Amino acid sequence: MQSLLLPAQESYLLLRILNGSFQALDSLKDQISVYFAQFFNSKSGLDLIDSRSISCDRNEKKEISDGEGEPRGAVFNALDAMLKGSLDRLKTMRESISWGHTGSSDAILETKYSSDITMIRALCLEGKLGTALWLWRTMVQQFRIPDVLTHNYLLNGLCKSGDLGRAEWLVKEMLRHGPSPTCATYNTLMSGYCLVNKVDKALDLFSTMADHGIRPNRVSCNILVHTLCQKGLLEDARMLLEKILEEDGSDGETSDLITSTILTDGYFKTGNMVEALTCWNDVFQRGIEVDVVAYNVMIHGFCLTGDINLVYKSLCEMFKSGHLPDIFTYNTLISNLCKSGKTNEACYVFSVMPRMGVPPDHLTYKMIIQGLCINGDALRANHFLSHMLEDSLIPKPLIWNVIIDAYGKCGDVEKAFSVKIKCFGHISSALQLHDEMLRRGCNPDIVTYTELLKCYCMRNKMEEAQELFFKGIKLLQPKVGAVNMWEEIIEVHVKDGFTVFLHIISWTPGVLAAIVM
DNA sequence: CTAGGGTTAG
Repeated sequence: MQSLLLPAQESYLLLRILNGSFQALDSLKDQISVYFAQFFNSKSGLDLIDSRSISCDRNEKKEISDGEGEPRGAVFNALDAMLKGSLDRLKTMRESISWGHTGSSDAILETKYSSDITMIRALCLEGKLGTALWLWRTMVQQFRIPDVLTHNYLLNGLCKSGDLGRAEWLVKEMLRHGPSPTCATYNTLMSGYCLVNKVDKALDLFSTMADHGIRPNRVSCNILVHTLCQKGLLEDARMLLEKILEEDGSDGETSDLITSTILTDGYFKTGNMVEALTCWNDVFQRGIEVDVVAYNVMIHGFCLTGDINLVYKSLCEMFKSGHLPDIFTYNTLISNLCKSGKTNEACYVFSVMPRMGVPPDHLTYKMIIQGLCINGDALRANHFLSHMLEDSLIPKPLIWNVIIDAYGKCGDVEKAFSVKIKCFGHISSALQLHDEMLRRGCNPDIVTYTELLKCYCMRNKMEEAQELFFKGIKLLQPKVGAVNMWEEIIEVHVKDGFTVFLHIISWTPGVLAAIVM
């Protein structure tokens, strides 16, 4: 409880600041400087600058070191740190006071500890690493060291966000001050390396783990095998696996469904169906129980090889073994049906999903709408769009673009005058879609405008095209992509393209820059 | 969901 008490002078200053009793900014500055000098000279027990403290923001850290040559900067940096520290302590104090009457202080500290580590873990899962690290630092400064699990959550968050620099730093911190890294810690860092394509570093870590007294496990192995498979290095993956298993000795743990799934998937994706099936049969021969993911890999594999009968056969086997299809299964199936032009079957499968307790997701809609549009069925695609909106799923620009494009393409196929009139109607539908996008807070992107321009250009409606072009430029805040729109006009209508070019020349420098790029 | 496998692709 001692650390909760505020030194008298500090609290006095703090109170005065909070009460706003300083009359002028200058006097504030002076008092701060004086206080700051006293603070440093007296070397009071405040743990403002802890050796373990890290900066959540790198610039912040840089400022502090830059400030050495500039006393005023240093003063304010230190003041920031001081105020923050004081506020933190006040918060802690207030919390403990409000709980003080209900239980013993040990119980309070324990509750606080577990609520803090729960908070860190939740923040990491939400990807709020800055806040998570801040809370971590706060705890460390109060000598309340989070457990390994929490450290691993932090590490995982850093790795998933691609911040390998801080991930490495965190592991070093753990080695220096504890808690000691576990196998999961090293595995997390390994998969982080793989994520940013530093496979050599991952391999390096794999072979040096033992130096820290941690033996790589099955997960470590799978991480590497998976990465090698992703790169198409199937043979290397297989060799590595064999080598590891050899060194490991036969502790009966040679069969791992996940390893087999990774390899099967890898073989299917590189077009080696024979090896894929060998892998799969191997699993069955060993009597390993197969799970939904493994079935999905098989179903996807047969989709790739075009064996629709084997796809359905696998589905039947899946049902027979008591596994129900999940969202991946349905999406794989729908994707395949759409690609082979069987949109009716795809729509049927779609209708089955909610009844089987698996509601369609963004991907399902995307594939079915795209499939219908490729088939020229803009009307039905639009129907699914409404369905999607009813499901409270906000379509990404791509979906809108695909439908706009489908409307535009109608004119390409049918040339009769009467149909042309109908297509003009579709142009207005396209514009309606565009307006609906804006209304729903979905920003049209460069492709949206390019598609709309195509609609106009195909029908020689160059004035509208130009108008839309400028509208798009304005809304998009010119990017490199603007060149696409520009090219679209030129390509379709060379002569008028020159007129547009003249218009652009007289446009703002920002637009010009975009065009020149 | 402390770490490892599966669905798309303007």
